[in-house]
This record gives sequence, structure tokens and C-alpha cells, in this order.
Amino acid sequence: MIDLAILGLLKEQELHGYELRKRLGGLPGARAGVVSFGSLYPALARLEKAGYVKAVSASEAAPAPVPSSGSLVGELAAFRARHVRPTRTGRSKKVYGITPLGEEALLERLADPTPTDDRTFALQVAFCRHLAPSERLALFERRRAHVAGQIAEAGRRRERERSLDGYLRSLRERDEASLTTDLAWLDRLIAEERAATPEEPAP
Amino acid sequence: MIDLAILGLLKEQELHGYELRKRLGGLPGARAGVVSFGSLYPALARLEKAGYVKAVSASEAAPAPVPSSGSLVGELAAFRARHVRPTRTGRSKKVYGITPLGEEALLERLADPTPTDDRTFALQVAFCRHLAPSERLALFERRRAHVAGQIAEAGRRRERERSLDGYLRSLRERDEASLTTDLAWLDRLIAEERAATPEEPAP
DNA sequence: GGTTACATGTAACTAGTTACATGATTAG
DNA sequence: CTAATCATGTAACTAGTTACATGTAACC
Repeated sequence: MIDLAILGLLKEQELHGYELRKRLGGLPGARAGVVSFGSLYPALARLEKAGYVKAVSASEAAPAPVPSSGSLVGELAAFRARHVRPTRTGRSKKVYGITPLGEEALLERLADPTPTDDRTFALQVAFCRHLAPSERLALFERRRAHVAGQIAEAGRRRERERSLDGYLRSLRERDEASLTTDLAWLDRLIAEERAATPEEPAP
Repeated sequence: MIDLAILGLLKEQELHGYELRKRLGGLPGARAGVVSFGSLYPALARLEKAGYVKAVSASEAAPAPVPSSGSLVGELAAFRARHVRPTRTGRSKKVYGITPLGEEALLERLADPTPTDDRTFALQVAFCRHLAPSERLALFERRRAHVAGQIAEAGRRRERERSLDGYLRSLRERDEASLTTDLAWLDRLIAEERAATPEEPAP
């Protein structure tokens, strides 16, 4: 999960850990919270050891072309980052960039056909522009099938346990409503995707 | 999470681990999967050590009044459980029941005002019939406020980042749609709850 | 007598968390 | 100078997972 998020963000732009965390928190699906430093920094170290990311000189960090934060503070910080002078003593900003190996790993994680949790799927969609159109569509279709399957299962369960009392019944209704909302969204997403992609005739 | 589920299920009926797991899987919200034995059995041991549950004689396990599985296999197993004879050697069924201390712990977890994840909230609702009406309503209202807050936040974010491109924008829409669906469900739940509870005038 | 389903448990691992420790930079 | 914010990291813990090890009971 965190690996996918880090690789996806670094593919767009070189960043240091602290900034990375801020952007992680701003990513959809919004219902999941911010990641902690205690998991972010070890993850960065792990990814660096694996050769997926590498620390670059702090001054190489590109200032955001479109400042996603919109804050003046962020702009000033970016400006200052450009003429930072390396201090003799330890703790200082460490800017990371993605490596070619890391880009491969990102594509693998984006195309991974294993059904994932909501949060990971949201991240896959957030960065799916890096996939080939056919793989992107496959990602959406797989998810659609997964959600459709859950709806079918919920329907079967409803048949089996008709006359369920109060709160349990309400919870089942909620499950079905949420699955139905999600399916409708996926159908829109898929329709838009097909509309945007000129059809590929069979070879 | 698992503690709440175990205590909630054992409050209804004495059960052994294997059966407990089956019911855990059938509980809403359906989108979360089944728990593994590797987390269930240690959890039972922990709860027993804490004095929240205790192992009772296997023959005391009440057969399900309404067989939730609907399977003949389950019915036969329940029948056989009634005339099990203790075998001399180790591994055999171990039926657990909830203790008064465990019932206290269950009520604490049900009324816990700390905002929780989706899965835990679903469990709180699944067992909320054990709460006093006012506490039940408070549980729902807290959740409603939480979701309403997230919707407000999503709206602010939409203002801030208008003209977001393709997939990110779609993900935001999905977030808002799912939050809105959930809010509507909560409103129905709260309305039903108020309708069912004769109003309490201020003392 | 073999297969299948029931049943309990442990060990090693995964993926995160909170709390802590430290230091650098800047605004007032 | 000092408080706030930026920034990096470690240690101990939490809450689960998978894979393994073992045994029981019934079915055919």
C-alpha cells in the first residue's frame, strides 16, 4: 500500500519524506487517513535499499509546477529549498526520486490482478494514467467483476436469511447500497474510459 | 475489532472457535472478509485470560435456535455436539461462553465514543441492541457527525482543487458519492430509531 | 481404509501504529 | 532568544496474516 503511494507520487515529482506524507494524506480515497512518519521513513529506506528510489541532492527537488497545497508557506519553502547550502552536521532534508527499477515496480503494482482492498484500488486508479489503455481498462473491469460478485453474494444472502431483524437487516441494506453506488461509479468510469480510447479492433 | 466480534457473538450464544469463525464471516459489513484461525484462537485465549470469556463443557453449547447456516451438515453437527463424550486424548471441541466481566467489556466497546473504522462501526451496530436506547442513538449520531464532517471536508477540497484532471477527479466523486450514500443510510437508521423509541422528555 | 470436513493451536511474518529522540530553520 | 514548524529517524507495540502441525469424526 505505502510502497504504491510513494512510487506513484515520486513518479510525478521528486520529494522528501515530510512533503510526501502531506500529499499522501491528500490523496483519494479520502476515508483512509494519513500515514505516520513511523511507517513512511522505514518504507523509504526499504525502497531505497531495493533500488526503487534514490536520494538526490536537495537542490534538485523541482518546485511544484502547480502548487497543490496552494499555500504561500509551501511556495516559500520550495524557493528556499533551491538555494539550500549543505550544513556540516547531520539531520537535513533528503529528497528522493524514483529509479527506472522503481518505475517497473510501480507498473507491476498498478497492473497487479490480485483483488485488493479499497484503499489500494483507489491508489491504483489515482496513478493508472501510467498504465497502457488496455491494462487500465482491465483494472477497472476486474474491479467491476469483483463488486458485481459481492452484490450477487449479498442477494443470495438476502434470500437465505429473509426475516432478519432490525439492525442486522439495516446493515445488510447499507452493504448493498454502498456496493451499488460503487458499481455505478465503476460503470461510469469504464464508459468514460471506452469513450476516451479509440476502439482497438481485434488483430 | 475481533474482541468486539467475539464478545458480541458469545453474548447471544455459547460457541466454539470454529463455529465462531463461520459466523464472524457472515456478519455485516460484508466487504471485510473472514478472520483467520491464526488470529481467532489467540484472541480467545487472550479474552479467557482477561476473564471476559470462559470455556464451558462442550455439551452445554446450545444448538442454534435458527440455524444461520441453513445447511444440513450444521444441523447434524449441532445434534452430535449434544451427546459428545469426552475423549481421553487432547484436541477436542472447546465451547466458550461470555462472563459478566465480558458483558461489561462488550458494553464499553459498543459505547466507545472514539471514532472507529467502518468495520468496527458495523460491528457496533450489529450488536447495538444491547445498548440503552439513548446510547444507541448517541452511537448513530456520532457516526453521522463524523460522516457529515468528511463530506464537508470533501466539499472544501473540491473548491480548493477545481479543475483536477481525469482519474483523480473521478476518485473524488466516488468518495463523495459513497459518503452521501452512507449519510443517507445513517439518517434512515436514526429516523427509525427515533420512531421506535418513545420520546424521553427532559427531566 | 481413505477422503473430507471439523477442530485447535503455534511460529514467522506483514504492515502498519504511537511515543520518543533529535536536530534545522524561520518568524516574531 | 524562543517558540513554532519543518524534518528525519528509532523502538516498542498492535492487530492482524499465512503456513504449518496436529488431531477427531463421519461418510462412503
